[in-house]
Amino acid sequence: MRRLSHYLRSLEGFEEQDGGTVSSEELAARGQTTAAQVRKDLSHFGSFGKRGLGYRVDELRSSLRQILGIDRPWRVALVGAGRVGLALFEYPAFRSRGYQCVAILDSDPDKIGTVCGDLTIRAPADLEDVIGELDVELIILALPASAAQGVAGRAVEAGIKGILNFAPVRLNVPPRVPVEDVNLVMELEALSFAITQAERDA
Amino acid sequence: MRRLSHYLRSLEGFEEQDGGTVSSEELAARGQTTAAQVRKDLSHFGSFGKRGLGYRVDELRSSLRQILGIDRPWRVALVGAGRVGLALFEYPAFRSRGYQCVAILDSDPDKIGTVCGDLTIRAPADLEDVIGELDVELIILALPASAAQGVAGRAVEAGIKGILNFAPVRLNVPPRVPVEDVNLVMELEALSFAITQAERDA
DNA sequence: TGTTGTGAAGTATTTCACAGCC
DNA sequence: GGCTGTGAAATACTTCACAACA
Repeated sequence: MRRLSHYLRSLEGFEEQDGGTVSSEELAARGQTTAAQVRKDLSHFGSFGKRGLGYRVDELRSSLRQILGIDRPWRVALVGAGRVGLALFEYPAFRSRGYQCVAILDSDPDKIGTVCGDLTIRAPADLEDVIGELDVELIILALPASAAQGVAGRAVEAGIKGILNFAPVRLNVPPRVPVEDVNLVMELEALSFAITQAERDA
Repeated sequence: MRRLSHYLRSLEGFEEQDGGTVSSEELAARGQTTAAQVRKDLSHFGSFGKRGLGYRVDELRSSLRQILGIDRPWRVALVGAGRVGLALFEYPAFRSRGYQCVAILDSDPDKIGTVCGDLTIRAPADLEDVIGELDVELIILALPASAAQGVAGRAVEAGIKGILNFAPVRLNVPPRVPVEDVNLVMELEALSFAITQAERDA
């Protein structure tokens, strides 16, 4: 459920007041939905609020973390050390949400062996070793479309649990392995579509 | 409609056969949906196929481009020359879909004045001038959350038509200006959620 | 014959509205 | 009194299934 992530992020604003509470109304205002939606979403996973009072901020936060599965660290490997992949490291929330990058792989011989942060970039051939030795659970595929399916297949075989895919291909993996696709051009197309549509109506 | 972008991308595979046709069935297979869904989606915008025959690839491609509003170039400004923003340039589809980056702005004094590709990085103070002089229609916000709302407001005031937002904040802009949010951490959370949920059921 | 375009049926999601509890 | 949790109503979306037609 994508909205749960929003709710968690919205709670950041309440960081100060520790024993504070928040109502579904307030949460909805920050999250582009309705109060009823917030309550339905949450009620699907349990009963986290107090009637007449609202939700205790700290309790709700830890409940959401648990539901989203980020109440424990996740070991991630980055395949493809281009700008997109490396951008994730810059992003403070990446680490603060419990995602630990434990390996970086790249096929560029100039990059292999060089140090990036506290990691040494390794060759794609090492994929299975890396996954096995470092207990990698998630991989981020930030490489050309042509190479993505091959790496994905090997990673699944090696026991990976999920894939964040930046390559513009539909990956063919068994259904037990969830894949999230990020396609930046598609986001831009959503914009031009919305604008064009609005102009058409006018 | 997000699926229309997928259909357009699926047509790439048919590039060779110029007078070729494609059926809703084939399109569905490549796009993770059903044939009925493809036909419904398309029928909402017109009648592009021939019964008994399917859709002519070249015709469908140009129809989809028109629907998505990418049958003409879009002038884009990048605000924030960090890795995320610059990554878009590397991405071949960005240009090939008709998005032209006509300006780059960044607040880092070390970057201002330096050349990036065929553009000179400018100061954020120039935002209004850049938008006015260069006919910028879309901006890509790839900067810290704290600065995003300010820039967004000024850009809207200066006549921008849409925003691709990488900053983890809900931008407050008038409803006529569409905003697409990209939040990479949220994508990872969708993964951990899916995995955790599956483990819980097992 | 083969495949579209589309009303009708079937699901899923969202909103309403209110009983139940703090 | 105020706000949650939740069935029921309303809305949106997807799938079915078939007439229309190249």
